[in-house]
Amino acid sequence: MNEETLQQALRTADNLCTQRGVRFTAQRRRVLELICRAERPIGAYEILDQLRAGAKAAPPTVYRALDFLLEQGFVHKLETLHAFIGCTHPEHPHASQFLICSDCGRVKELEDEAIAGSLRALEDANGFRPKRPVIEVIGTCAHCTHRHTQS
Amino acid sequence: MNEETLQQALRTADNLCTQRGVRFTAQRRRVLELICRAERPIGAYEILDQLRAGAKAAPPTVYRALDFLLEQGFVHKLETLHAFIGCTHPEHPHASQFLICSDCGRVKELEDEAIAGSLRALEDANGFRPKRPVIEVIGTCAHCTHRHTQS
DNA sequence: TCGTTTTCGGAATATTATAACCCCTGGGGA
DNA sequence: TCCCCAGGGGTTATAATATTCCGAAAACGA
Ligand SMILES: [Zn+2]
Ligand SMILES: [Zn+2]
Ligand SMILES: [Zn+2]
Ligand SMILES: [Zn+2]
Repeated sequence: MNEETLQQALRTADNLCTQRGVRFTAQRRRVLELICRAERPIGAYEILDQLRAGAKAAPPTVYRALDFLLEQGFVHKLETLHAFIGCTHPEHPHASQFLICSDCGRVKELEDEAIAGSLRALEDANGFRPKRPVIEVIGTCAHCTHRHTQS
Repeated sequence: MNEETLQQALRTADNLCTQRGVRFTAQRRRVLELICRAERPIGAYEILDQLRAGAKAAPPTVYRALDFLLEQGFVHKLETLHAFIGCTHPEHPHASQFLICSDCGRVKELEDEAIAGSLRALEDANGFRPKRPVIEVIGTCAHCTHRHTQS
């Protein structure tokens, strides 16, 4: 994420917090910034290390900020990686799918209507009321596949 | 899982191991049995506690057996719960979806063709080669929903 | 039988996440 | 003004999950 995109993301978060009547504190802002600056999913303890470069910090500091950012939908947690990634469209709540490249570590967030639909059908057929869908596919991205066939 | 089903599952695992030329050791058998006996997903350290009732054991003992059982497809790992569950049809490799009730803890394993199809389409559109899909939906099962509306 | 590979025991350690306690600050009344 | 309260956050400790490493034992192949 380049500097401009980052600043835009932080402004968006700030505005959303104002709208929602919640506080976008310096701490929360800093953690969101670190997550967005990382080109890949970042773990809670990596965030902690970077926070510690500027001030004292302990795990609860990070996890409290993460809880907030997750609640507000500004970041997503990747369960298979125990890591966090900035959301690409935090304006509205949504269920997304993640394609995780185990080769380069990059992740693509998608909102596919077909998947959401089949999932709904599956849930309906089973009388299941979904709260939080987790769809993460681990594999190799187009870029890395191409790189392999070349070499 | 009742006693008969359990014995059947263990026999199936044993046969598959013979076919595949891998060893279904006492350790591995014991761990599979504990997972199958649990009516719900069971954590590695719960398995460890139960193993310790009969003999000495340490975390690597459990994790080694789990690695084997996962490789062979006899059990699945639920990433959102950090827990393990017996596979309902270990004969063939497959990608399944899990409906996880956060109320009663029960999990339903499904193999839905529509979801698998939309996921394939999504992957193809992105030039992504999948290795391991993780699809887990946390929510409330039909039974628990019903129980709530009654009370 | 011998040498190789796989499995296993066990200690230590790494990694991820939460609990509990206290203090501070800012805002809304009495 | 003072009191009180709720949210945010600092700090220590601990829980929960998972892996690394070393070496011995067992199984396997020839
Ligand atoms: Zn998103
Ligand atoms: Zn890649
Ligand atoms: Zn299965
Ligand atoms: Zn239920």
